[in-house]
Amino acid sequence: MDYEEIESKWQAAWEDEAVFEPIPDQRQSYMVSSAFPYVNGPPHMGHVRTYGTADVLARYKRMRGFNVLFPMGYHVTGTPILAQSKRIKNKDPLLIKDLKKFGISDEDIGKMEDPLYLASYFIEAFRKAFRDLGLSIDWSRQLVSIDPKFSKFIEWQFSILSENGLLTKGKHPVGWCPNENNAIGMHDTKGDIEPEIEEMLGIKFRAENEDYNIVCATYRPETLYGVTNIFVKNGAQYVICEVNGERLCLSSMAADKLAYQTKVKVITEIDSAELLNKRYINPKTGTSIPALPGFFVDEAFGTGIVMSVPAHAPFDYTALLELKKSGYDAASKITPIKVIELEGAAKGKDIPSVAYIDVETTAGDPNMAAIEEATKNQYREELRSGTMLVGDYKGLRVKDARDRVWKDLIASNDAASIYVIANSAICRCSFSVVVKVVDDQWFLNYGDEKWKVKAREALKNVRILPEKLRPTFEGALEWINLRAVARSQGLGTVFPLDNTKIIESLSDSTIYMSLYTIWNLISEIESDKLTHEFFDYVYLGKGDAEAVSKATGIPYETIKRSRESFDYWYAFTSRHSGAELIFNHLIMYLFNHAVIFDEKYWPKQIAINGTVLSEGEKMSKSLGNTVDVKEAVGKHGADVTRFMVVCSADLFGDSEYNNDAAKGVKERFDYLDSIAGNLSLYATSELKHIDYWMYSKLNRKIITVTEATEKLELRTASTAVLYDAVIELKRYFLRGGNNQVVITEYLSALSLLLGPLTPHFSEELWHKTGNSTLVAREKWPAANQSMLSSKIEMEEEIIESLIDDSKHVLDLVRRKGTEPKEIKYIIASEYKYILNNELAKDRNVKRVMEMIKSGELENSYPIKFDIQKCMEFTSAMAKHINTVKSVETNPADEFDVLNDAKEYIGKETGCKITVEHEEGSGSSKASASTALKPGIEVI
RNA sequence: GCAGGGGUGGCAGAGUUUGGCCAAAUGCGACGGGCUUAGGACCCGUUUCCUUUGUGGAUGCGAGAGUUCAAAUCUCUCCCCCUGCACCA
Repeated sequence: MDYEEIESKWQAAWEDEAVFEPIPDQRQSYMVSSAFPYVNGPPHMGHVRTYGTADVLARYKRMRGFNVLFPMGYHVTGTPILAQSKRIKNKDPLLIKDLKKFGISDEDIGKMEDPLYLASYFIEAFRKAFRDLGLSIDWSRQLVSIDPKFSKFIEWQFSILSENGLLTKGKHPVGWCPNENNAIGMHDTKGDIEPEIEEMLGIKFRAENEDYNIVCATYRPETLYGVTNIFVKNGAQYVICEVNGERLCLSSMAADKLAYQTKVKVITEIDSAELLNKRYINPKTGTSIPALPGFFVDEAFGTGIVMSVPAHAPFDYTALLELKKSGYDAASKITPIKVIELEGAAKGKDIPSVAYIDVETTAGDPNMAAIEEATKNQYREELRSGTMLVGDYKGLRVKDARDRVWKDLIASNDAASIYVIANSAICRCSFSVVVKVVDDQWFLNYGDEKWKVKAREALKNVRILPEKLRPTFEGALEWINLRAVARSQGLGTVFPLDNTKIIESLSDSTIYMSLYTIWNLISEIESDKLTHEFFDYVYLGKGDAEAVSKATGIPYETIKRSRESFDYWYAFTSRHSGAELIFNHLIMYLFNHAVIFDEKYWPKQIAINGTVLSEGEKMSKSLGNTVDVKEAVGKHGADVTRFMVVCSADLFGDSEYNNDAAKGVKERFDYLDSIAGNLSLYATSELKHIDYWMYSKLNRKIITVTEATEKLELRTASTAVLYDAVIELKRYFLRGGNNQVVITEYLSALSLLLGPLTPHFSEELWHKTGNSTLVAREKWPAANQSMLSSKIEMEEEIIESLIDDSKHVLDLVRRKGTEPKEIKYIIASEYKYILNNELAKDRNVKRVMEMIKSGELENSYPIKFDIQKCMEFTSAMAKHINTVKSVETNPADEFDVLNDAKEYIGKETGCKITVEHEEGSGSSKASASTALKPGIEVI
């Protein structure tokens, strides 16, 4: 098969008939949308997964009789596109190499210094790739998130949010580059690392006889009761500065960083030596403690000063050992103070930290990694199972004590929050990222209780696929609180409440899907005519069309149709994305719909798909195993690519894309195609057993595939529709099936079932089996219940298992040196079937035995029973009572089936086959027969 | 740490809601055989161990304990892995 030819043929056919550009009609609407891609690079397999899954649903629902709209747009707002252009301008060799790999010319790369050119270039790349994949997208509604009309819409959205009191202003810590002086996100750091902001507590220790406090940064204020001394970095520069009217001492580097979080005025520099000469007062216990040099202290982290808790911190303990060893007198006088008791390794130990470190090695030559590990373990265990032994929080679990000490110390002004970057992210300009506390940050208040109530309602109403992710959504819904909504840079819509800011790019894409419903209608309208009145009318039904037309200058007809179009398409929406968007986009999507739209238009379904693996590995640039969509489609064709990426796993599982698997899929297509191409080889005749079996399998398949597709369990669907189909066809032919009508009907139905998954191949198969319409417009097949027969299927299974067993026996006979010629099958007597089914009812051997003895059995069935034989059989069955199952066949059925299959079994076993009933058989194997398992005698 | 999802045979991955037709679908891989000049194509068989004129037994689904006539499936405890944790698309 020439896939390229087939694909372009059918793509052209769909386009000619504008199959995917729907307009509202009498049918029930069904709108499918996927998160629009961010176009700072070419499409990748993740996009294929999400859009491909949405396409399967769109095509399926279309076949189910819905009027389906599947639109798409492009996300351009935010900073990544700007960052990308900037990297090109700076001739970033890595990026340029990547771009070249995708076949982008030097000239185009040069032009990409212009962010808008870069965006438009990749928009085209997406459009082409998605078209080549045969996605049933309505291209007449493409929107771009920096279109002025889009901005008008976003302004309207924010006016509503503002009217509802959901925008608030406040302080907020952000990652910040001290060099470039702006906020830093993942896309702005080396290696695309998200700067990880952590909150520490800076505890103040009064320096004796001085007017300042030193500040120790800690994650564990509850250990304040166990502090024995202070550690400073020998030789580091410290400063005394004024913060909020207080004099505080910390390292010079820490002071610089703190200046981004609060007002810091350096008064004077102070040497570490001087700090080491003083004593300090523990704010909680009032104890006076010395300062010592700590080898592990990092002057750039926290405050550059550490409170030492040797009993509970391996670093502190090790440092003291080190000092003792080098004859440091003050260190020898220190005794660790235990403040937490815990279960496990350290239970009952005077110095718990000893349980976590290997004193011999750590004390000999401090092994930072080992101590780090010990610290992690001790912190974890103490948090989990520790109990406070001393102080105001005695008896409390460490977890609870920590929260309370934290709050108490802040309340009594003995401590304050300090933010740190925990993962030492570096800006692309190679400056370390710091934490800046911004005080004029606008937030969307997702913590607003009235809003949450509505969002909960919206979540209750929406169907989540897969349903097991609902708890994740519920968690996300309760967790989301303040979300910064305006940023100082990036592309996008100007923030209405502060026009020096841009609306953050996830916040401007929460309800944009509703814009698709009217985008084609307003294409000719100038953006400034799109006033709040217009959107109020279209989306909220406020006001009347005539007045809006007068006020805006937009034609009455356009306004009216926009309202109708929105009302029609938004009646049912299905939203698709990867799991990574649950905690931001999808949850914001729910919140925004809940507060802006009438309940009627709330989301009806959300589907979350997994990722795509290559040879079992996650695709990533650093591994160099990413697959270019263009290349994949060129190599394997659209259908195979779609099939692999979209169907090789159920919805939320990770699918696997690799050449071997692609080959397997292609071979099966070819197999189906070759049968469809040779239909004339088969004649039409009366239906045989195997024909009925084929029909039963087909109708069962229709049920399976329908159920699975409804839930987007596409692996299940694809297995049934491709892999199982090939197995069934092969079996059909092997069993002597050759009926043209049956084969044609089977393949025809199969091509319809393949329609959503592999649309081009499906059309091809559909036409080869004698149809002239488009699958894309066809009706989904309905299962014919009357053709389902578990009995016939069971009978086929008997043949298969009988052949298996026979081969086993033949093998054993041959091993003994005789060459078998004939196999005799002895079908069990009817009483065995009856007893089998009686036993299967409740697996109660005693009851059945009673039936036999009391004669009840005789009364219930119209045949004679030999009590002795019945008892023997029943007790034999009792041995594996757990596996007895009821059977639908009877001896006459099995006799016919085996006789009918004689030729086939003979071919498989290489023996002459005879079949007889147990009655009057005389064979030594007759008594071994049971229902579904005839006796086997090899002669 | 918090929240969520998981741990099944060489691998991938069903099965868990509704306990028993589960030594566990299906696919891949490996091995043996057939077909062939040859084969990555196709067909047959094997792929936990034992037993063997078959439809039998033992062990077994992260670890341990429990409920039950019966557990991959239910309960409890523990261990481990993955994802997200915010202004960033």
